Amino acid sequence: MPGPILRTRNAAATRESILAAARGRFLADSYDAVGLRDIAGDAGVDVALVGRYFGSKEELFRQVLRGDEPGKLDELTAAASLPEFLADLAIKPHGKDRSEHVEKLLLILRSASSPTASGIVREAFSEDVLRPVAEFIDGPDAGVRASLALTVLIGTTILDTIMAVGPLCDSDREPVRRRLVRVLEAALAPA
Amino acid sequence: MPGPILRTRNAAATRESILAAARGRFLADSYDAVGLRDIAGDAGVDVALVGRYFGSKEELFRQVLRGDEPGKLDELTAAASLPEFLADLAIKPHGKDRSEHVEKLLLILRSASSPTASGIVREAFSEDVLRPVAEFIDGPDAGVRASLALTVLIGTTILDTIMAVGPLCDSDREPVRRRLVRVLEAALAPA
DNA sequence: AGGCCATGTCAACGGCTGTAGACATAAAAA
DNA sequence: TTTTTATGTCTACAGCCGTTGACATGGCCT
Repeated sequence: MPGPILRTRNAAATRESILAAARGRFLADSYDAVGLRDIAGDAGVDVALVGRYFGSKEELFRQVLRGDEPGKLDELTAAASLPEFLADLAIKPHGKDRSEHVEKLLLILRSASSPTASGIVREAFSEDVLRPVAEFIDGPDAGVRASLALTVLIGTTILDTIMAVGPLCDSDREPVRRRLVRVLEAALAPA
Repeated sequence: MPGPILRTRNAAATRESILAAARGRFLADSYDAVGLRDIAGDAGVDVALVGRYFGSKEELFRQVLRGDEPGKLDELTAAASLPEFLADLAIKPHGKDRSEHVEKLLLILRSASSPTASGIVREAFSEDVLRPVAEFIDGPDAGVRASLALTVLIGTTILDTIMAVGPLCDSDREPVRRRLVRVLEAALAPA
């Protein structure tokens, strides 16, 4: 982030800089659409460096995904119910103050159908998104109920962040939020 | 198929053949990940032909999307309610007998975050997916309610066709279907 | 039969990609 | 200081991409 002058030789810092630049790019475009030279350019380094610090583009992407470790659900749902919490996540992301949870999901969804990244993405979703929710609700059919709830989160993310379509983003938030809560309750209901 | 037989010279047939091959590829991979040479290979044609019949890769993709015109909603929901109809769409697609509606959605979602295809995809979704549903339910907040319902469809498609993850695909269909109907009712409820 | 246009094939271009090796230089060690 | 090591830069390689133009030939029309 410092000026164009005098990159001091600091391995950890430039590694971090590359990682941050990569995160930014992968948040905005699919794995295939992001070039190593774009990332290197954003980080203000030569392409070869990203090759040296991370072995390959694939490994870099893996590190970006691994780096995102948002807070646990337990603390976050202390104030509200799970449906309310998820509804907020689904409604908020259009602004620039995206939750880290949503950013991780966005990272996953952007590159979901990229031959190289699909494996990495699948594991990240299964491990870091689906499982926490399933373990949190923890009943019979927990997997199905969690998947269904996440279905809504996935859909809203795609609709108003990736496709930028539909009236979800530009209508009054509050009524949409209330409806979302009811939808999520239906998805998560224990029976 | 009898070996070195030459392709009989039939413009319409080869054009169709290219279109079909392209559809197959775009159903399986993202816009960026599909090469014109792959398509040409599947169609048994030289690459230059796809360049001649359709002007560009972008135009070819547009034609593939335009070609998919599934049946209208009115006839399809004659037997069942809209939530039940959508629930069936969301549950079925794992098998190979995908509905044309689901295939169109899959086509859209696969290439949703591809810089070149995103525009085409956005329009196709807005026009051919969202609008029919919104017009069908046709009340106040029709756009929001339709978007929310489609959110579920998008999510299930991504979960068990693109990411092949989650227990949505490999658990008993019927209970999932019942729950899906309730979720969709909550999304579409007029109040 | 002969001619002609539509159809199909081949070859190649410029541009971009990820990756690797050789070189330069700042910073630390001796 | 001199030497060594870590860090950054430059160059280049294959390989694939979409696209284009020149060439061959089948099939229809006169």
